[in-house]
Amino acid sequence: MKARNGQRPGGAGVAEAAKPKSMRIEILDAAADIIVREGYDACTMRAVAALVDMKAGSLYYHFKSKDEIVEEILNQGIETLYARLAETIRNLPKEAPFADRLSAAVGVHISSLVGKDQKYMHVYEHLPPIIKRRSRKMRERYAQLWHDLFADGMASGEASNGQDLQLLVPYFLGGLNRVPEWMRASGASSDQVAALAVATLLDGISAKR
Amino acid sequence: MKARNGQRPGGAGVAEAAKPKSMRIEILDAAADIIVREGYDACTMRAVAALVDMKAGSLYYHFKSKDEIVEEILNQGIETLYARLAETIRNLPKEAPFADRLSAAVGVHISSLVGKDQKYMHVYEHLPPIIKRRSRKMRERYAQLWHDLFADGMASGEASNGQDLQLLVPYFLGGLNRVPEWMRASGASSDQVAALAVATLLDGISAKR
DNA sequence: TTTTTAACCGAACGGTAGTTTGATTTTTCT
DNA sequence: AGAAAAATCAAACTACCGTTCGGTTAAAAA
Repeated sequence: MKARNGQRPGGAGVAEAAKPKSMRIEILDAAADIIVREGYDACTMRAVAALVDMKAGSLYYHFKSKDEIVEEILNQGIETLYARLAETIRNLPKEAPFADRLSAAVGVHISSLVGKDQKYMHVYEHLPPIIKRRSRKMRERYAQLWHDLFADGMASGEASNGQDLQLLVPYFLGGLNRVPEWMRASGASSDQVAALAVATLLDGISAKR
Repeated sequence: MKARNGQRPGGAGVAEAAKPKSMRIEILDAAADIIVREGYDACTMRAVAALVDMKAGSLYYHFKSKDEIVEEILNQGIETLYARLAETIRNLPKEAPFADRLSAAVGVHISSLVGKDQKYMHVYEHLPPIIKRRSRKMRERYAQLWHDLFADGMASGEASNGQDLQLLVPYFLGGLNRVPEWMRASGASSDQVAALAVATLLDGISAKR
């Protein structure tokens, strides 16, 4: 028993056959998995270790504390999200209409929430407040991207809610972040979901006169 | 030292001077307070006991377990919210326009989220998944109220997104539940927030043609 | 006043958490 | 091959968790 991966050290940029994924990443994946599915409490060092076929103490060879593990997951999640959105916006034609810019942004956000590394994106909501506060700055930077997007739309006259963006942005993002829930409940695809969000935000649900 | 409340037993319906609030409720309040502000982990029996000037063991005179405390907070929160919305909808004139019905519902939801017993409303989000699942049924019943509200609006032709309500309801509610956050960030009143939510949902933010 | 009951304390118990440490195994390097 | 480094283990340590229980105080009932 105990097939394991064949525990060999080093091996960062080496091109190997199966999955030379660094142990560090495997641990982060395991921890994120547990947190998202069973909560922060259930994410004990022993539980994480079991998922990567190790004993709890061995984790301390790769990380200096449990806190470091959680923090790295948190950072990776929000930083990936930020980078994707920032790049998407940057690569947009300067004269793209607001509706298109919004669609692109929503697409990136949603696909990240349900994509292959969705684990990292959903860890945040399961953490105790004390830890949450540590990534507040970075999360505000992400919200700022959206803020600027809307501000541009209003400056060009394409969007006009006449309202405080400080209210609109978290309101809209709050709805978007529930995406995985509704997708599960309705069986909709991420494209359908994105379309609904954009259409509803732009035009509302009131019967058109 | 140790002023305390003057530990007298019984006293349920007795009219006394200061606050004859039952110990049971005081404990629930304390626990909810800790959970919302510091998370579920921090809500230890010893921490709760300290808030009500007792020792941990004494809590077991009022509750048979920590689980019972949490479950009672959870039930009280969601049941109060359900009762308020159900009554608000019931007391609405039958021929009230959809926009008014929506406004009323949003008003109830938001005022509960920031009202005097907001503590109980926000406990849910801090609990480990295993406990969350216990109140899932009740929360689905609450969502059903909203679902019916929207369904009526679409049936009467006042609203028409042409979309799946299974998607729209959680999307809208997800945004609403972030209310306390944005209020803190923007300094807006709950009325402003409610107005923004209703207006945005009905008409969207696109510049009117 | 005596008795009874409600409310709380002090101190412990078993369990499990995160972490440390010294030995041990496995891989890489020479 | 052997030496060096990397990776893991087994076992313990401390700390704190939820919970129990016998004793203690104060109010209510008799």
